[in-house]
Amino acid sequence: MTIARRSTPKSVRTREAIETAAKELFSLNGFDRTTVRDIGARAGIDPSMIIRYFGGKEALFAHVALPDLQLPDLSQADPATIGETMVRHFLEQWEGEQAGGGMPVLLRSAASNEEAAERLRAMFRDQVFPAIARVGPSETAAMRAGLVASQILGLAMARYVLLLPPVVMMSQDVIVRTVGETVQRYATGATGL
Amino acid sequence: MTIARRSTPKSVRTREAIETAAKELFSLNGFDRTTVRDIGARAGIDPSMIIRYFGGKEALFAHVALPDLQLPDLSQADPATIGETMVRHFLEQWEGEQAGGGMPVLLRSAASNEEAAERLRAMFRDQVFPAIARVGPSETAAMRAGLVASQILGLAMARYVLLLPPVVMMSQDVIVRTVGETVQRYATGATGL
DNA sequence: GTTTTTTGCCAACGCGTGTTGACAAAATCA
DNA sequence: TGATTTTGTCAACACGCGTTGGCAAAAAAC
Repeated sequence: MTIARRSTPKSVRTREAIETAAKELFSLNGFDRTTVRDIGARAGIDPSMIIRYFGGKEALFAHVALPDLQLPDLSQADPATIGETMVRHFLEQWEGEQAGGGMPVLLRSAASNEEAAERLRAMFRDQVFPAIARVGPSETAAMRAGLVASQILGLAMARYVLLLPPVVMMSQDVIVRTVGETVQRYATGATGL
Repeated sequence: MTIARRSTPKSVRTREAIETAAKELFSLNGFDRTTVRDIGARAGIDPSMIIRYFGGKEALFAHVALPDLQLPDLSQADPATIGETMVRHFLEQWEGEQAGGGMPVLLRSAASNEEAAERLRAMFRDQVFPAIARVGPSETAAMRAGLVASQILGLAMARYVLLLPPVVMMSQDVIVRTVGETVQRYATGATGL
């Protein structure tokens, strides 16, 4: 009675079920508050399978929560609109179905999981900083990138983790315009050094 | 041989030792990763005392991590400089010895402890929002306050939780100037709606 | 049709957790 | 001094956690 789908052996389907359940729960509750038993229950399989398939809880987390939040092509963005471009790309990345909410996972876990925190730092170091460095004096690049990071980070915290009502309700367009303007000022050093 | 300090019975001194140790550990590791055994060890007493004195781990957390992060007098701040004033007050509050780092505690725990998250929301609702509402049109007050909150929140996350190097190294003065300018623009609605 | 491999469940382990109650030492009171 | 309350320790509990090994059923291979 098992409807055998060709080219999808049972194993990969349960692998995917585990990955999906893990992503949902990690992003909802963070690393600590998510148990292997919860993931197994949601995926409809025994918790022991998780260890067999992924090696352990930490390994599963590293596998589902740390895919690259890749900003597309910031290295070629127009310096005059890099603020809005950056914010738009982040929002699309965070709220697109593809990523499955990888950012809330990281944010929720960064407080208790050093690997998540390091991944966040790396994200800004490898993606935000280079883009910022291109559009202003190199002496202040680190500071400008830090300011940009603080604003982007705060936007994500307010909108996805803390769920501050006004920030949750703002449309993507409005956010791109308002926060983008701030990022633009930070990026170009338009603010007082 | 016990040097009996008048007017400080032994009980209040160990109460304070527990509170101090709890604040330090909660702010360092967040709620989940901090155990009552750790707190007891650092305070130099048996973990069971913590339950006896405070009722339990949750109650102790509520007692040490939720004192009001009170902004002094924002209701009478000069609208022309409310941005810098606000950022300066937050920084002083967060980094002053008095508060003992109450903000990192909240931030680290907000991801896993709903009470901490609610306390953060209340903080912005009761302190930031009213101050923002006074310096601009009431129709956009919620949105402006939300934007201010996102920037303030991100600053705290970057500086205290994620420890992003450039943000950690910035002096209070520079932060007050740069971030203050952003908050000023958000607060007064100088940005595009 | 028989063997072998895959896929899964079950029971249990070792450990760390918050919490409790019984009891000893110290301080306080009479 | 003797009685009583305070302050603290100790051992143990019940529970939930990640993880393990053994075994049944299904699938695949021969």
